[in-house]
Amino acid sequence: MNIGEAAARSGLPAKTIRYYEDIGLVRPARDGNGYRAFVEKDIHKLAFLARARSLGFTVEECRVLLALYEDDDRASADVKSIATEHLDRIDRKISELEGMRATLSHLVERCHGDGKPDCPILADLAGEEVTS
Amino acid sequence: MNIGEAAARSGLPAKTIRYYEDIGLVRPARDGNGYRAFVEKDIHKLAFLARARSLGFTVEECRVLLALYEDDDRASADVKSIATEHLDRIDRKISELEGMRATLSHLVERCHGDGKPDCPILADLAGEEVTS
DNA sequence: GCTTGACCCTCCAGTCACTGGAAGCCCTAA
DNA sequence: TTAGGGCTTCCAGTGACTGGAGGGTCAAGC
Repeated sequence: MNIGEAAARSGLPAKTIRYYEDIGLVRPARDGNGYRAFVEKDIHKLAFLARARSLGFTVEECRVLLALYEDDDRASADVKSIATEHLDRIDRKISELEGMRATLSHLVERCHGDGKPDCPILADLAGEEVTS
Repeated sequence: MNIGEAAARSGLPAKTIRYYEDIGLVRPARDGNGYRAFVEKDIHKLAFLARARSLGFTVEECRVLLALYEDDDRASADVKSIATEHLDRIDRKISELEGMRATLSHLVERCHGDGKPDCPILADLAGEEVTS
């Protein structure tokens, strides 16, 4: 199976698959003509990676998760600890974004958005106190 | 005023200030010895940038916001439209993260996290259906 | 006058996870 | 035989810094 079909079946762009090979996440065989030759197991790995990435794991975490997946003697505690850490990271990011949203939406509400220069958004950025 | 004090007063690392000069966001004067010489207005600009960045605006948006701030004939509508777009971006990002969090926390709850290999998190990543 | 240490300078490389593009080979169908 | 599409490698760029090397400058203390 060539890279085009592997891309279609795994949901990853061909470029990304090549990149994953570069960094050693997958090692597809090669045909006589130099083309990558993917087998079912490769597709399975790629789909695993696609799913893990879509859940926000870093590629290094994906590397570890994949290794655990392929290790029949793994401890689920190792998987859970990676996922829990990532969950914390997500929570922190959400809090940060919600803080931004609170401030910004407050300012946007107060901005007339007309042709005049008066603007509470700029006033806030400039460090001026915006009352109410 | 040297870059060290400018950093302390604006809340930005010296490295970041040099970078902002590189990309043309600020243009501090120079002393005879080649040291950057910051004046109050520079500090004000840097603080503006620090605040805008902390609210998640990209540096290119910061560039535009700063230009609007310095333009007495600006229309607040221009500022508001940038802020509104950014707000939408934040909302999309939060939704994305909340989707990840929902899936992940569901999986983490179901993982025993013990010494055995059985793991619903890996099962999900591998595309197996995880019931309940 | 000299040393020490804290500051400042520039330039280059690395981060993360791709993505775009150039230059060129391979395969199939008309 | 030609045209096209797909495949290959390699290099460069993204955003917003950050770290580090190698070297100049300044003020204080001896």
